[in-house]
Amino acid sequence: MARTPSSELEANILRAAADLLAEVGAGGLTQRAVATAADVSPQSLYNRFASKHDLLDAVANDGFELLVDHLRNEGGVPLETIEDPIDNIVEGLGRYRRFAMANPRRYGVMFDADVPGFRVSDRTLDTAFTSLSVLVDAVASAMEAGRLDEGEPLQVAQMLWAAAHGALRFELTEVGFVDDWAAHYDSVVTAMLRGLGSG
Amino acid sequence: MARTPSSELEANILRAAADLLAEVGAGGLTQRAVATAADVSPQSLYNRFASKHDLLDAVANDGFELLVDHLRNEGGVPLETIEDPIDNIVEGLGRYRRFAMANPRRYGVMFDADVPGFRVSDRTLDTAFTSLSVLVDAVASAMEAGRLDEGEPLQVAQMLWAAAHGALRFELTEVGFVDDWAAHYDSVVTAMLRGLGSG
DNA sequence: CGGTCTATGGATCGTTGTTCCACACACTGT
DNA sequence: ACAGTGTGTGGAACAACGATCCATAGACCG
Repeated sequence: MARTPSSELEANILRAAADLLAEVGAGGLTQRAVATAADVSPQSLYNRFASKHDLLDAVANDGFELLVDHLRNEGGVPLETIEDPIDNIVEGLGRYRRFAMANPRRYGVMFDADVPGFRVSDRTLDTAFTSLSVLVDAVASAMEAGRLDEGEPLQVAQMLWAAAHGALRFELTEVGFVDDWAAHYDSVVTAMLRGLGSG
Repeated sequence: MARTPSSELEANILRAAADLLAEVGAGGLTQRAVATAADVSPQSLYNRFASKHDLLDAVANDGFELLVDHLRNEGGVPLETIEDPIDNIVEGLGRYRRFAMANPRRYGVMFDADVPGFRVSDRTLDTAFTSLSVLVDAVASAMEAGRLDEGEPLQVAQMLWAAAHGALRFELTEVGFVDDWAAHYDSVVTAMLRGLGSG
């Protein structure tokens, strides 16, 4: 058929891969299906991405960029708008959950090894760090305001990140014995913050 | 070659699958490799397990049974031996982490969707619940002793479970920005317990 | 010991990730 | 506008995978 302009090739592939991932999950995402959905030859995938893992990594990297944007500006409301430092952290973690629920399969590729042998590249890990840094800043502000116990903001943010991620994972895989997952998530966040010296 | 006695078939397959899983991970675990390692014909796998997912589910189920035993009796020390209710919870969660670190790939199959489309069966979820119930009991005891805020023990135990699991996941996949993972894990556990009313 | 059950081994199918190739179109500089 | 180079296309092909089918022969039970 008509040949796809080189300039659009990569973007088309990435968009198709992300769409397919959202539809059928990492399991149903095949190179042939991506190529068909992107209206591109299977070979073109390998001209742009060394392997399926490499493509998934690009999708994950895009996902972290989306996540950063979502954290900073969900619904057009900048996170800085929230004055109270603790509320700021709570809102940030709330945005984190809403992103996961809105993009469950993408989230799975970003954070879980949904595909055997797949692990995110160092470059993507850098992008992931950017998303964590939003939380690190909020934690640092809360510490400066005396609303959290003193500590290393990065370590404390990572603790909150871990707790939130654990709760989300169980919710996404429906493993666990919880009725109201949203309330459960809030409870975990609140308990962590109390344990870290808030209130 | 010599035919495997029927009575040993299933156990041989499960043992081989668990061994292979520990060695090469879920990605390298193929039906043919399991059959070879178990010294069994590929077809026999399908006589006993409907599919690869079914086999993985059995391995996961065995894993939860091992986990329950480990939680209750690590190193021959019954968990009840620890008198202080909070210490009891801390020790229980410590055992949880040591199990994960000793059996990282098995842990991955049990808790993470390491294989696309794989999810643990309801039967295995029941076994998982048994492992959680160890923590539920410890939480209930702590509440009765007035060492934790009042609440629904199952919900509170699930919160601790989620936080611990989140920390472990980042440690196992080496995603995160932490030097001392053991200390990080302890910090998460301690913060959660403080937030839940201990100390 | 005889009859049934079932493990074996081997072929086979469809799908997957990946590679190879000749061809044709798009892009570049002149 | 035009030739030359770069690169996307289409299709075949490979090895490995999960899964199924089959005849045979060995294990199991009364």
